[in-house]
Amino acid sequence: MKTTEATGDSAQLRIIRAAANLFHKQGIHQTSPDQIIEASGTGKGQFYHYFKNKEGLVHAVMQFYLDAIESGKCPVNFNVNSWDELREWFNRHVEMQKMFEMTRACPIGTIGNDVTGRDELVRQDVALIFDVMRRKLGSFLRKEKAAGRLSKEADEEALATFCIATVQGAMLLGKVARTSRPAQRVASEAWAHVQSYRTGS
Amino acid sequence: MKTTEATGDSAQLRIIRAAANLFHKQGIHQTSPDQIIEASGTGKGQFYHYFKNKEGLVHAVMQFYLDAIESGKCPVNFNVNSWDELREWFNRHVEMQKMFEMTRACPIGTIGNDVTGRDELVRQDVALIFDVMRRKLGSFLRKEKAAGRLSKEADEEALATFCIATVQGAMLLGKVARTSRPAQRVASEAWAHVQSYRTGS
Amino acid sequence: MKTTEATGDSAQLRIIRAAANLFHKQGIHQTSPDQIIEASGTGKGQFYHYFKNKEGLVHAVMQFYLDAIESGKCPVNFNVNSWDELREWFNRHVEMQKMFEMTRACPIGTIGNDVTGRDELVRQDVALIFDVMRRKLGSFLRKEKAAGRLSKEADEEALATFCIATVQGAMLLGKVARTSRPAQRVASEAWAHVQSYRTGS
Amino acid sequence: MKTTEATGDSAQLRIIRAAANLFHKQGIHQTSPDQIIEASGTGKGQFYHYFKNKEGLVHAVMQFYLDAIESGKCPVNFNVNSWDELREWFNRHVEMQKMFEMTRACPIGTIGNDVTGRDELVRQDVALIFDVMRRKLGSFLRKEKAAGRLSKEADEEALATFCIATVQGAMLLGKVARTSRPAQRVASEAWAHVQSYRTGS
DNA sequence: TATGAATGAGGCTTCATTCAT
DNA sequence: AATGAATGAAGCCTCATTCAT
Repeated sequence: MKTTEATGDSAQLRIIRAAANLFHKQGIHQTSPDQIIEASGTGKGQFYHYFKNKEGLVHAVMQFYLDAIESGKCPVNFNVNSWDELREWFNRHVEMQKMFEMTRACPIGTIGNDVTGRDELVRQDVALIFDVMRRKLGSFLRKEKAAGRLSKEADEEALATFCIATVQGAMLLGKVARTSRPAQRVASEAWAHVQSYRTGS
Repeated sequence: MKTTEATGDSAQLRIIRAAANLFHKQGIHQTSPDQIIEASGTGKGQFYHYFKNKEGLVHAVMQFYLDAIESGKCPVNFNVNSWDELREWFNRHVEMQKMFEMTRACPIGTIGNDVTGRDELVRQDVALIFDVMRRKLGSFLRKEKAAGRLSKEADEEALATFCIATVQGAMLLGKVARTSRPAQRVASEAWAHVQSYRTGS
Repeated sequence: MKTTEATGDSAQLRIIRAAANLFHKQGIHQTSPDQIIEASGTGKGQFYHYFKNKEGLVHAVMQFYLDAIESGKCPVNFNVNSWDELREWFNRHVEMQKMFEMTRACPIGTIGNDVTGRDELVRQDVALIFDVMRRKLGSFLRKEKAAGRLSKEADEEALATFCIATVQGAMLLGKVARTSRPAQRVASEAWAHVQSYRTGS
Repeated sequence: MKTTEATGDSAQLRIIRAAANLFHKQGIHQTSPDQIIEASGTGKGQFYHYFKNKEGLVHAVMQFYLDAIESGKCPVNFNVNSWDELREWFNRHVEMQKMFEMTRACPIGTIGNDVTGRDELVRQDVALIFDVMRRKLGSFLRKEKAAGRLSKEADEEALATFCIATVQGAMLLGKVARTSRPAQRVASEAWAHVQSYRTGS
């Protein structure tokens, strides 16, 4: 039954989307090829035709996320260009979690948490994505610093990492508690902290 | 083969400890009863003699953690009574992660991340533990506020949640990147933020 | 929890009674020692102290039934001495089944059905019980024949077997259909058939 | 090892046939998927590819029997159209039991007896099959009554149930005693009883 | 592209029994 | 007479993957 995914797309893309959704919901190790096959409305052969194995599919999903982040096609926009957009960046995380009725955390964080010693390739994919995220936020902060709107004392890299870590942690707490309060409160404190480095105006 | 756990303890405790260690390392769903049985040096029968099923063991492990946190027997001391101890609380998380060569995040967060719609009981256990953590940190902040050493503007509950979320997120980033820098930077920023609410002297 | 069986009896007897009840309800192979132990309110050791193994307990249960049948202590009285008592013998089977809300057939038949090539000893026990039943009914019929109240054409042995077979089959049908109609109808037909051999008055 | 079943058939059919044979021999609860897999010369995956679970296979086996009975492909012909065929119907049961050297009873009865409170679906399957059997025999008797060859006093439904119950009970006794005498004697008495309602000619 | 039959390793759990106290 | 810890084989089922068409 093709329930989750729209038809019309290529089988490959349907598989990637179904997988991304299931990985987000249950993590990679609790999602079987069979589930993905059913949710994508394809067959066994398709799966192993397009992807070497499950790990290969995970990699494809990570590329999918990476592309979405790089290009700004993703629900949470990482191409931050103003303080308002940074504020928005925090808010969208909270909203995303609400959309799933507080049953999910961040898709990347969920996969990252699932990583063990046996998933070296996946670990690198996740590390790369977090790196790109950090670079995107860092790049904004660097520009602000150069423009004299961010204190010289501020460490842009550290602040960017801080922003990512807070939303990751906040969404994890929210998922576990099934409430949006942690995400809201944490986003608010984190925002306040970043703001504290703003200068001039 | 009794490889991981010391003998001399009761089989029940050996199972709990072996499970806690494996859950921390690989998450609950990637850890099989067989692995726990082998690591604990017991037999299949023992496992199901002491625990109703795997979920029952997970619950026992959570109780084990809860008890450790409540009583202060845990490597990270949650019974914070001074600002120095709060700083120490942040540091210990980083140190803990270093001890495992940056291959693990927080044990509670790892289990929390693993939770899906099918693990309702476990979710509640994790939620409870995070709640206890929050209350412990919050209780310190409340006392400081009452003593006039924390700004009236500060929201103790939000700050406590913020602290927990940041270390969770930081450890996730560290585990994925296999480096301690994110944890250190994030802890440092989080600490600075909390500090910013201190008053008096 | 001692739920099913009364205390005050010896552990041995409590085990036999709990086992008899569970075997009747679920058959021997679907009843585990653990279930019997729990239902009897005893411990593992008691079980293997009083009985060599599960087969030994089954044998004890069969002896228990045999004794009940021989002595007339059993709900269905096999010591038939009059045509009224034979009629009653049929009726009690139907009533017994109703008592269990049509969820069970005859305890002996249930165990007999469970027998496979691996349960030779149990098979012999069941065969013996059916033999005793047959002898008891046959003995009444023989007396009636001698007294000229049963046709010379009648084969007492065959009729006795016929009576037992019909109630066995009837109870099976009733258990499967969850209704008492088959048992009533079959008993009625069987009774009519036996009656047809009556002579004189 | 492909020992029991012929190859050449589809795996699904081989599994059903192997299962039917083992269920007849040992009952459903004493037959493991592994045994069926081995006897059918298939693999574990095949088993769960074709059947949701063991209960699903039992259902398929029951459908197989139902179909055989409905269509008359079964060793015992239920499509009785004459008194000779009814007599033959009794005889074939006895012969069937002899074929298995008195080690088995009726396959349907064996499964029916195995049913407990946990096997509701199977119970319904068995009930349905007995119902079909009853309807088939009843339909013949009804026709005979309409044609004036069966006494108006006769209750066709009750007689049909009676026939089925007697052979079920008789085969159970025969299996337990490892002799064909009960089946022969009971069939003979049951036949005599049914005959007693015949009229005209 | 696409389908789904086939494989066998491994996951979670129950079973029947024995042993030490 | 009684307790319950300990053992390992086996039961039912899912998983990731390959193969034949």
